[in-house]
Amino acid sequence: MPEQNATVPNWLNPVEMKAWRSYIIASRRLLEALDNDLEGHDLSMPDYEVLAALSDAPDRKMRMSELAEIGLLSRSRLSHRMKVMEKAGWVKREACPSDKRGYFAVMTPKGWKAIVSAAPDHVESVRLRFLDHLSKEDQASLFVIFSRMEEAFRGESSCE
Amino acid sequence: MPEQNATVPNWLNPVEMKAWRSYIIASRRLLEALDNDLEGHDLSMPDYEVLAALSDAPDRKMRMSELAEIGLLSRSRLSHRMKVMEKAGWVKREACPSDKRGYFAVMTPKGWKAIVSAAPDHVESVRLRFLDHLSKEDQASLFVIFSRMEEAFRGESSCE
DNA sequence: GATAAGTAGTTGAAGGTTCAACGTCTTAGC
DNA sequence: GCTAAGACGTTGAACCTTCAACTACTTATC
Repeated sequence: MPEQNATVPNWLNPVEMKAWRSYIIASRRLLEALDNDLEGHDLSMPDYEVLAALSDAPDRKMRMSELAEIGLLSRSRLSHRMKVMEKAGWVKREACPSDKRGYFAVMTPKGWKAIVSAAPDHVESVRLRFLDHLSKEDQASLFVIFSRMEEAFRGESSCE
Repeated sequence: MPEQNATVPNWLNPVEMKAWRSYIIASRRLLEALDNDLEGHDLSMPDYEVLAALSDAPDRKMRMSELAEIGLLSRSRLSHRMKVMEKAGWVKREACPSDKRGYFAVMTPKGWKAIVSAAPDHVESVRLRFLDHLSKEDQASLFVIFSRMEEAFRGESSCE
């Protein structure tokens, strides 16, 4: 974290500024658009991601804390969100026998139906809004860049 | 927006998946980190952007709607936010003489002091978290990619 | 110049997120 | 085995955002 830098500020030059502005604007619009595209399925992005993570897990169930980590959600947020999703009938909670503090989030058949119906559209939407703007080489270099960024954030806890 | 595609879904291949996942994760962490870095100045990203936009405007004032557009905020959100920022003493509102429906958001001296004190740290933070991971060529190609994306979103109203 | 349609901005309510505090259980150290 | 420290997950309150409705004004149309 930047603390007092006694030196004169190193303002962004035009190229840096353009890269930064275009990135920040497009990335917000992207998130917005993906969310909107999902609206037809009565899902928000966080809900979709929770369901997607569960659908890949063995028995379609997963410990709350693991789910929170994968979905980049705080424990508290997941907990609140689960209450809503449980009411919607997509998931339920199940006590963990081996650790009595813990719970599993378990996907219900209704949740499975919801994700199966939403997934093709969502993937299509990710293509349309994101991947289609990238050549094969772009994809590869974006991966390198953002993995590097992601790596740098590792250890900064966040989400809690 | 993806509607019924009668064909079999075109799932993401591994390269696409990696590009997408790394992007989505890093971009969220980036937003989080920038926000955290600003905390020391008692500012959130949206507040910072509002102040930054005002500080570039002639007389450091700007019509509410224009400010909303630049800051990618809905009118309603800006209105609510302004109430808070006004209470904090960073901005005030001023009736527009030529259009009696309208208002100007005007930056106060206190607001100016806040942005002047936060800006160097924020720029440093943008470098540290984003630009430093990019070579000159990366910056240029990111700009191309995200401008293209941004362009594609144009006309999708949103923020309203 | 009267009316209809549209724009600027605000509001309150509903819903979502964060934050700190808590109860419960597990683990490590002695 | 007792105790202290830590981890799991939830909760309520505060805060923030969204949404639809609204007032006030402007613009276009006839």
